[in-house]
Amino acid sequence: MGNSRVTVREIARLAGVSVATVSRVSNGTGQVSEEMRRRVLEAIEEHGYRPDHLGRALAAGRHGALGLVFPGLSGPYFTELIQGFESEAVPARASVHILCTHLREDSDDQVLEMARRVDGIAVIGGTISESALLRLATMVPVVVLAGRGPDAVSSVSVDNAPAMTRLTRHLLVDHGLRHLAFVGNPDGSPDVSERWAGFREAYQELDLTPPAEPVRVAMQQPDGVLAAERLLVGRTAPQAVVCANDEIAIGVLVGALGRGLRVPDDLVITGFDDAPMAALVSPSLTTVRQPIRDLAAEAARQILNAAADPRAATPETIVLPTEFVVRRSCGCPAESPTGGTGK
Amino acid sequence: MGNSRVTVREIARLAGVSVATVSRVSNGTGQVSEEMRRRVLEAIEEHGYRPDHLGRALAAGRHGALGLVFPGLSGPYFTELIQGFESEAVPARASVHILCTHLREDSDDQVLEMARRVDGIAVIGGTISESALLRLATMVPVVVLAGRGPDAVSSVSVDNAPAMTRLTRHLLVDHGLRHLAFVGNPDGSPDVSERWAGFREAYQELDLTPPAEPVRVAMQQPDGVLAAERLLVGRTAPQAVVCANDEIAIGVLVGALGRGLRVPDDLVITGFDDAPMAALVSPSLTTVRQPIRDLAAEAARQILNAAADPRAATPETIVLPTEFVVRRSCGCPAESPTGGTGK
DNA sequence: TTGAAAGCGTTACCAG
DNA sequence: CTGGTAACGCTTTCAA
Repeated sequence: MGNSRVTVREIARLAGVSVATVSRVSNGTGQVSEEMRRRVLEAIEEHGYRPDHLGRALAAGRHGALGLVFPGLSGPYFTELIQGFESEAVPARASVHILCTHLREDSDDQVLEMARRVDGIAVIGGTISESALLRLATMVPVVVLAGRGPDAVSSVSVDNAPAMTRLTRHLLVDHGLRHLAFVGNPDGSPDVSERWAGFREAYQELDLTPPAEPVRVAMQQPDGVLAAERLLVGRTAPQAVVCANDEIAIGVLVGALGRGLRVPDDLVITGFDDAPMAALVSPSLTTVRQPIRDLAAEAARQILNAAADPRAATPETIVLPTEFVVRRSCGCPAESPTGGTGK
Repeated sequence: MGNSRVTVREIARLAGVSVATVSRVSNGTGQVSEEMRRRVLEAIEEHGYRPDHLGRALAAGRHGALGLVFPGLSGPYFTELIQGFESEAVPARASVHILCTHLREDSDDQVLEMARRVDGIAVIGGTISESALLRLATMVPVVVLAGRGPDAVSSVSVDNAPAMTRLTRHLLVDHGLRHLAFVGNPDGSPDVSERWAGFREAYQELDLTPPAEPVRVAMQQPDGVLAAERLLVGRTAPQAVVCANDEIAIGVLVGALGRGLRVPDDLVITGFDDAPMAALVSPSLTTVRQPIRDLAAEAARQILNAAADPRAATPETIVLPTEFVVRRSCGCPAESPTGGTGK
């Protein structure tokens, strides 16, 4: 029950040495004679001593932990993000604290509170207010993940807009479609905002008029089903539904199939992310692959660097490339070799 | 960048009072004259002082944090679990640390390491070894979530076996099916193990011989698609597929539909959890609703209690009830009023 | 190579 | 009601 009560002092007494020596042995720092080291290790072993994290952190002035702030975690995207983040944090001996703001009223406060428990924080774009972000940056190294913050704050994101323009152009030009709908809430996150912009851009390049409004829903499968309900009633149904991510796309697919529509014959559907299910649904999903793990790993690296040497903190803005993945749901006959996202 | 450097001492000096008074004001403990309080609050406000978490935790001997250990997080089940856990932890002013072991080799060590940073830990059943669990219990209050540990360790779970027996009986008796397949890995988690046992129990109650082996896959949608591939080839396809959770079931559904099968006419499919998508797919999924949030909330409550008063620690074993939800995928004509899980 | 002692930032006890 | 001071567990100078 109670926390293990063995302290340095205790071990020092038992081994007949000073606390300084115990500290040196347990950390492997400094020079200790073989004889002393043996005695200390023996005592440590016997009593199962493990240095208390609080004392250590207090003395070192560091927490040995990194924070990761989500709006809420669900779906394969966040799973990947966490794994990528951990892939850098764990080797650096930093534990990862996850905070889900869940759109709570006090999310700004919660993040500020977290800032006092960690050495640096990655915030998913659109999760907290810009002012909170700036205050945060005065307390610990911060990087915006999948979005962009103020200039003073580092960020890591992908080339959402051009990728979505590329995909939309494929529908408009290669498939000759005209009536497309965009599903996703641009106000919900920078990612979606940029994808919506990229979607419109494709129309404008062709001197066509893009839809005035997106279908605003959240980013999970049920939201896609909801969007399908809204879109597929009456004679106003679009020819294609361009979704802000794969989860929504799968939801739309389920909704369309449930209404007896044939995809892609009656309705074209596209996604974004290239989640594991994208290749497994029928028809397989045309989408954009983004390097989610790399994104998070890069963010973790930046934070660790900044935390190690706060004075050398140079705000960086990194944009990672994506890859257009053509499959069946857009109407293409079969999976074709993938190409870059460039024009 | 660097952590904010305002300390109690600083504020005390600026306000012309002692550190004790500053502490009293910032914590609202003890009696402080209006005059002093004003002066202190002014200084705190002006310099943006926020008591350092480490110092506070060290002095209090508590971390103000709870740990949650997952095998890996993905899918709506874990999302709900986290929210339920937070719903109790946050009001108690405890932050939540999440650890995903990802089947790593050193997961036992990682959990032990976490034990030194939190006041209590909830471990999802089947995540770490029993011996690690026992060692853990000597360090902090521990509760097993969705599973059962040694008698000395508290646990919270649901009535998996009877619920699955009820569902299977429905297929066997009400629908007269005989050739059922179970999809899920009983070795992967206590939940699945119990569901597999409950599945077999239904056969035995009717003096029928249950399948000898389940289709062993993980718990996500792609795994369901994989299971469908294995099951739906050749003439050996079962009449019904009983899945360990809804995610698998949706995967199987996608796989079956993709092969041109009609559900439930050609193949019956059932799930477990009653995830949001269960009611939205076509056909809607017959499943078992489990109180995931309550489960996690109860675990958090137990840990908080035990942490508050370690001596009063009484290991509890709580089993929450579930609810059988009949929808379309089992072959029933329409959604019927739900009933309890009892016999 | 070793030990004594000074912090790290906070809270809480005990006199005044 | 207020201030001094001793913890809390650890690391790290600074002397010896």
